[in-house]
Amino acid sequence: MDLRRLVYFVAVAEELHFGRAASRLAIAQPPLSRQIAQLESDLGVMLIDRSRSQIRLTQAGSVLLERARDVLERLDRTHREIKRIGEGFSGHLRVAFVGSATYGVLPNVIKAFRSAYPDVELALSAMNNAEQKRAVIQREIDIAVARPSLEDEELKSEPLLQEPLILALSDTSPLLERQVTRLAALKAETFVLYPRKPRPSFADHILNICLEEGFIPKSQVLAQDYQTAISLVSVGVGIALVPKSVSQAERPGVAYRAYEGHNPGTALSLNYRRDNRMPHLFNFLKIAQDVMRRQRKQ
Amino acid sequence: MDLRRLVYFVAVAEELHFGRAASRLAIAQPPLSRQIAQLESDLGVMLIDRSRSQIRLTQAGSVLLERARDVLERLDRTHREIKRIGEGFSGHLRVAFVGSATYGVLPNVIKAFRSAYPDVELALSAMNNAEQKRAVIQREIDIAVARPSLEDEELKSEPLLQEPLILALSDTSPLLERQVTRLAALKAETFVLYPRKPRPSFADHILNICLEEGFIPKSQVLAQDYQTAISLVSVGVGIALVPKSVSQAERPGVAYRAYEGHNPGTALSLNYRRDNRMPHLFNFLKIAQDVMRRQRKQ
DNA sequence: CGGGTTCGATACCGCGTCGTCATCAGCGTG
DNA sequence: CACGCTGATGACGACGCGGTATCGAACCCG
Repeated sequence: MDLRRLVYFVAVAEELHFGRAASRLAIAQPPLSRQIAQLESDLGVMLIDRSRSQIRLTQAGSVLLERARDVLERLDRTHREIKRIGEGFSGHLRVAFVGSATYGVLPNVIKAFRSAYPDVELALSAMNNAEQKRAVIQREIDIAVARPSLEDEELKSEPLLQEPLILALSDTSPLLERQVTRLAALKAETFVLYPRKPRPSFADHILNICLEEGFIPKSQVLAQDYQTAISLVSVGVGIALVPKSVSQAERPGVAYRAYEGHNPGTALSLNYRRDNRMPHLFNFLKIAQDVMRRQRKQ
Repeated sequence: MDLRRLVYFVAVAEELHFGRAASRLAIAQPPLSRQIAQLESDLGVMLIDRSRSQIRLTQAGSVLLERARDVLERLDRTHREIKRIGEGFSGHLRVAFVGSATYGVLPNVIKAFRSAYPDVELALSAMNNAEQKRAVIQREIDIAVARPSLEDEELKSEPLLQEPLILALSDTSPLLERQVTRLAALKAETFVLYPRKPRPSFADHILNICLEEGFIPKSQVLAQDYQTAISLVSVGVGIALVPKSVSQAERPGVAYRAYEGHNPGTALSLNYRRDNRMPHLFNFLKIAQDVMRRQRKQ
């Protein structure tokens, strides 16, 4: 049962006239007659009663008309549906992000994407770098928002945001009285650091900064993530270096201060498989760039 | 969107392997690759991710797979449905019949048709000859069970049953005491006759019989149909000639007797448009013949 | 009742598309 | 590094579709 024949049949069934149907289909009448005859012999059923000058549908023909219309309409809808997915206006996109991206630009990017592509279902999940890397390689997620970035042959990485580090201190700390704090002056404080694995870790990053400033923190405490670090700071365990955007989340007992000294900052990046060609991904990257450009202008 | 391509796509999507899909479709691999590529360019959407040795469906491809399966299955079901209608195993058939066919063979024919073609919806309606003729010509019904038959250039008629006439008498009639009644002996009785139009009417038929027997009934009463005639007989208005099958419906106050004399009987016929080619009609005619043959044997 | 008109069917032809075989190109693997 | 596997590409023959011309039947109308 060829689709063309179904379309032809619907035209004939609706016009009840081969000539008019043919001109509606923009073909000549003879091929139309033949296609209908062919359809009938394929099905082994008469569809059209030609016994009179005014042709008429048989019972089988009436039923086929209904069914054919339904099928053709479904195919048409499917065509449009598929096209929208192919253009990235529909479908779904799976994004993972590190916890420290929750504040700052990511929410803006998400919001912008949502309003530009409201029919795309965004699946968001928080993961640390290691989980992200595994998931994006396994194609469980499409985009990983990582800090600073995921390095792998299979992956591509694009910078999203470069931000400075700032000091997080207990709000009862005497250090707050100074206007500016030189990092090296804090060598005696307890530093809250982060997991050492996988290398190179953010812990290494912080320690390198201290080394650049000529000291190694004497006293160190480990926290799983920035939130935990901030908690430790709030109860007076020590001080921490965190990305500036983390300070956007106000926390009782914690104060933030810029510091003087080596500040390579920390980067947030968008990571995805090189071979991932889905349009949603490119749309997301484009939106992210737009948001960043706009934010930088302000 | 060609149907063949949809079938091909489903095969590839299910096998996730062009070679296997091609052999499943019993074609070579190159045309399959080309057809899929063609489908993709028709839709303007990538359906298959060929970036790895193990191919994979894109989001658009996954959705298309679902939709295509659905459409193909619908078409398959439609194919079978249409075929069944074309063979007369499904669909509907509209039959009209004269009231006097309610007893006798028609119920048996209907029953036999119902059991042979249980999925055919039978629309039954009682009509007199004039209504039947109009309805069958207007294609409002497919078969008219008429007495004796409908005559028209557009129609064809097949005998269903030839049955003798019998006398209907009041059960208090003194005529009952004789074994056999000669029709001419009843010339003084009141005869219940039937509408005179349209010509030739059943009234004419009865009067012809009387003429053959050499008399014209002196006293005549008109009844719309056999049931009314029997009612009139039951209340002692007169006597009536009715088809033998009508006597199957026992009626208090009425007795039936065979009579001696001219008895051309009366025919029941199946009537339908010459140009009506629907299989249900032929099936019905065949069943009717079978039932009649069987009944005659008994 | 016969000629003209209308409408679907048939005959034949040219072209596009499909399927085949042969071959290429990329990637993974021993 | 060579080989094998897999999908893409090229060239070619065959079939099917649509086009024009024409037929045949039914209907209309004077």
